[in-house]
Amino acid sequence: MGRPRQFDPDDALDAAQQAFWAHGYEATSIADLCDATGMLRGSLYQAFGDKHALFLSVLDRYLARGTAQLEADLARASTPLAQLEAWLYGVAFTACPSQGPGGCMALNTLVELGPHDDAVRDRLTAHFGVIRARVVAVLEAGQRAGEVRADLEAGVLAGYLQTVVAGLATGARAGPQGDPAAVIAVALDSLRPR
Amino acid sequence: MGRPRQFDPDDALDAAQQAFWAHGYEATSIADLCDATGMLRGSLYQAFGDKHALFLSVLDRYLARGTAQLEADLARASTPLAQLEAWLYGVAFTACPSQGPGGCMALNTLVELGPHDDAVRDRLTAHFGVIRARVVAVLEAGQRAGEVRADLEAGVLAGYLQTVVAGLATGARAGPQGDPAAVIAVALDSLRPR
DNA sequence: CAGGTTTTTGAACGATCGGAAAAAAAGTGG
DNA sequence: CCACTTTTTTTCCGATCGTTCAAAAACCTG
Repeated sequence: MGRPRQFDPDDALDAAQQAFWAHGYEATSIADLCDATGMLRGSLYQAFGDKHALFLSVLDRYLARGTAQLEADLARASTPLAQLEAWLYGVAFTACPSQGPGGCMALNTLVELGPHDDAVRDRLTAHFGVIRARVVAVLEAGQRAGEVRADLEAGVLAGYLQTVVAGLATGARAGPQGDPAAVIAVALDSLRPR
Repeated sequence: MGRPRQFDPDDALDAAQQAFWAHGYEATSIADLCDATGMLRGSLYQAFGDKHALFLSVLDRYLARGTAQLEADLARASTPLAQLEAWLYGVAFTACPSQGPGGCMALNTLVELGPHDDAVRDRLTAHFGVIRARVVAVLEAGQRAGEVRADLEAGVLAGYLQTVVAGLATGARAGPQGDPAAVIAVALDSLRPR
């Protein structure tokens, strides 16, 4: 009952995500969000609360999709090493577009708000912790299969891979330059037993 | 001639750098800069121009110090591989403090303003190009000495190392967690001949 | 059609934003 | 002591910020 909403909440969150992703939290004004979503200020506040709450909704959504994408990437390959390769290329594909702002919204947010926004930082640390645990599991499977070097703990290698991914996404903010595939190749090679 | 200035331009730029580094460009207001520098609005504008010009001054200063620090780190070691190790640890030391916001101001700026601020992006791409060229030279020396694997171009390895550094600095924005030294060890190990 | 409920709409709020301007202050050389 | 120059100090501006609110509109139920 009540007047039906004229907007699709899913589309609105997508539009808000695009704006936040491209310009960051501070540089995206309520007016920008209205333009992006096609909604008026009142509707935005009624539907999503204030700017910070809307941002958290967008961020949670982005992170959930990120973990789902990780699973999808891992499912595309069979052996552990191939799974890691699929993951790295999957991340690089979305973070390093041929045009547009690029980067990873989670890492952009970490850089901008991480040191000062507790709610954001908690969400991001939890998210990256989940990702790391999943990567650790794959690495350990690779170690048991002899595909991945076993002279280092899987946790260390996972942290290393996450660092490389973060570096790729950060670099993508300078625009398309350098070959992400070459970096990924070196990173994957460094996992091989020696 | 004229009334002598009551502030030290160097100290003022240092204070402004601290503010921009910790909170980013957008989230640092003129009032914040006045508080940080101890100057009044009028003096700030008279001395440094508007906010964007002041930011560029701070950024140029930061980048110049960064290249100087790179040279200092490289000078601390003799062999190419040890020089690269000194560089990586030097960067990690400043980007990953035990407390405080941390990160690298250049990379933070790249994430926040890179896609939309031409003046900033041009400066950053030029800076990272200089860094890369210097790292390439060290890598090539290492290859000639047999310390560094020669099956990959030095340019590829340099891009890889810069990616790792960027990842470390980005991760530092989540606060102290994980051991940067472990990641650096893996990265250095992947340079060894095979 | 009337009552209830939700969304839409649009105006308005105080606060803060970056920036400009003018007067006061503190030095210089004549 | 008097121009002259530069910095300091303070005030002010219009624009934009995020947020709130009340009325209008559009649906459902009875």
